[in-house]
Amino acid sequence: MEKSVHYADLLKQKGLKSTPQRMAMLRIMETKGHADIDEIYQEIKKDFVSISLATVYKNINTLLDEGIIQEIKVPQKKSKFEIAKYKHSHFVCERCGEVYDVQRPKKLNIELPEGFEPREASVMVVGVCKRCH
Amino acid sequence: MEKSVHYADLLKQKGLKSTPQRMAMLRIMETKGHADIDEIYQEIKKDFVSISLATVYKNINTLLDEGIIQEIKVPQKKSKFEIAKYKHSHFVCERCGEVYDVQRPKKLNIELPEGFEPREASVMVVGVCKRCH
DNA sequence: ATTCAAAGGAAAAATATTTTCCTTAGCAAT
DNA sequence: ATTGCTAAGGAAAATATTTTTCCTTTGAAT
Repeated sequence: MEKSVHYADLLKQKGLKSTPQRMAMLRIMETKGHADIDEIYQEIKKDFVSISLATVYKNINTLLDEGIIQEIKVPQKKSKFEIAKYKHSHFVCERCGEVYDVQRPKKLNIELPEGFEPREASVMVVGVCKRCH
Repeated sequence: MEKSVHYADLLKQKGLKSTPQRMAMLRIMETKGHADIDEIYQEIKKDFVSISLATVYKNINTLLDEGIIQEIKVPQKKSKFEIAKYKHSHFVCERCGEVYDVQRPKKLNIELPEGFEPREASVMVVGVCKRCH
């Protein structure tokens, strides 16, 4: 199954139009894995010279609202966005800033006070990645 | 030991001046536990009617630089700031948005690919807090 | 009390994000 | 293929957020 078809269907399922700009944004996020607003904008401008930054923001928000993408808040830097997928955790390299997906811990032993109901947890590991070692 | 003395000394140790505005910001963060820029600004204006929002930002950055406070990036909402203390994790209530300190997991079982060196990890649990239950 | 750098305040600037308004284009129905 | 409706795009303005500038004030060492 081809990716562009996949995303086109996904968008339609959610009642969104499959526009070239949206498809490009999804492809960029898929290719980069994790990208911030500016990376997406710089990259998409290569194909859509006159695309508006407002369009990028509007699409990011729409895709977030529909759960097609997710925002990752990274310590000390700008948020990155990624295609929503199976649950996982993240590793951010303190040298180069690159964010990597890592498998999440099987069991998270956190003691919560009486009356606190956990629904989910996000784990961000900070360290040095392979390339920066 | 009185708190205000404590902070005054801490500031001096770091080569920072112990100004009334700074002390107030630290007290607010200590009292609230976790506060965002606007909460701090609204609160401090009660005592310093003409304080500038720029002063709040400048102090937040100075205190962050010296490691006296820490930024907590909360999913879907604005960053909160807290007095730096022993390592811990956070719980954020998806109903009221309140952030709570919780003890961090004793052992975090994350499988990292070959060549990735972890230095530390931050865990954010999302759920419903006692008061919102 | 004097001195001097650091910090505060006001305003402006820079940056980031959202909204408006009009045009364009997906896409469903024909 | 054509039509019509509405969502989406683009440009510009508006709003929000954060930083910088510039001048005055003040903490704290002497």
